[in-house]
Amino acid sequence: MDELDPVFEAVAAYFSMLSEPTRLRIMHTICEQEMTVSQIVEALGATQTNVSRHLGLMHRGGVLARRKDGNQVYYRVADVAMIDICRSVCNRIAGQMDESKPLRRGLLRLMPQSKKRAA
Amino acid sequence: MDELDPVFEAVAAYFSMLSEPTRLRIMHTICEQEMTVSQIVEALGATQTNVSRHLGLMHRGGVLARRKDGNQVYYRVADVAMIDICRSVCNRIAGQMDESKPLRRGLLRLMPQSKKRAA
DNA sequence: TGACTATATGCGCATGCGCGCATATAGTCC
DNA sequence: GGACTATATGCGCGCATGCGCATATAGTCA
Repeated sequence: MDELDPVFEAVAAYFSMLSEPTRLRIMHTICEQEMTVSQIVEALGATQTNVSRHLGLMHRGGVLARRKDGNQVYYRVADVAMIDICRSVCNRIAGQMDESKPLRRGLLRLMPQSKKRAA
Repeated sequence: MDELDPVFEAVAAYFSMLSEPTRLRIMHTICEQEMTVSQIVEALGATQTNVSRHLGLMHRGGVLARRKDGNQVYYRVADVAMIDICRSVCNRIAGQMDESKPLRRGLLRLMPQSKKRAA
C-alpha cells in the first residue's frame, strides 16, 4: 500500500485541478476551441491575474496546452478525454438529485455538446 | 454564464472529494467490496478519527453509500461509474509521462481490475 | 443498568489555496 | 529606443481544510 502513495498523490493533484469553479468555467469556455487569455478573461468576467494563474496551474498540471502567437497566448484543453470525464461527473451528479432542481437542469445543459462526438 | 455558477460549484465540490490522497486510498480499498470503518482504518493504517471524517464527507457528498449493521457501519462506493472515472484519470496521468517513471507503473497497477468489465 | 465496542464530532492548530494589488516580463508597433 | 498591449508573478490577506486529541453518541452483551 505504501508504494502506491505517490500514485494517489498524483491522482489527487490531478483531481484538485478540476475542483475549483473558476477552473471548470475555464474548461467549459475553451473546451470547444482554443482561446487567448484576454478572451477567457472577458468570457468569465474575472480578473486577468486570477485567470492567468489558473491557466498556468492547469498547464503545468498537464490539463491545458499552450501555444504562443506573437503577443498572445492561446490555451486549449490538452486531452479531450478530460472533457468527457467532466461530463460523466455532471451526469453522475445530475442523476442523484431531484428532477425538479434547477441545478440538475444546469448540469444537463453541459451535456448536449458531447453528442457532437459520441452518443 | 451566471446561471451556471451553481453547476460549476457542484461539480467542483464533487471533484474536490476525489482530490485527497487518503480519500482515494479509501476508494481504492473499498471499490471491490463494502467494508466497515474499522476494516478501512486497519487497511489504511490511518487514525479512526480521520477515516471516519473522510467517510462521512464522501457519504454526504454522494460518493459513498452507507449501511448499518448492528454496531458497525459498512461503506461502499455509491456509483461504480466513479471508479471508472478514477481509472480514466489514472490512464490519463500515466499516458503523459515517461515510461521509465515508477509512478507510471504505479498508476497502471490500478488498471488491471478494469479488465474484468471492459477492455 | 453497567461495561465494552464501534463510529461520529467539537475544538484548536498548521497548512494550503484563491484572490487582489502592484509589478515584472515579453512582444508589437511607431 | 519608447509607448503600448498581453501575460505572468511576488506579496500579503482571509478562508477553507486535513489532522490529532479528547469526547460524544449509538449499539451489544452480560
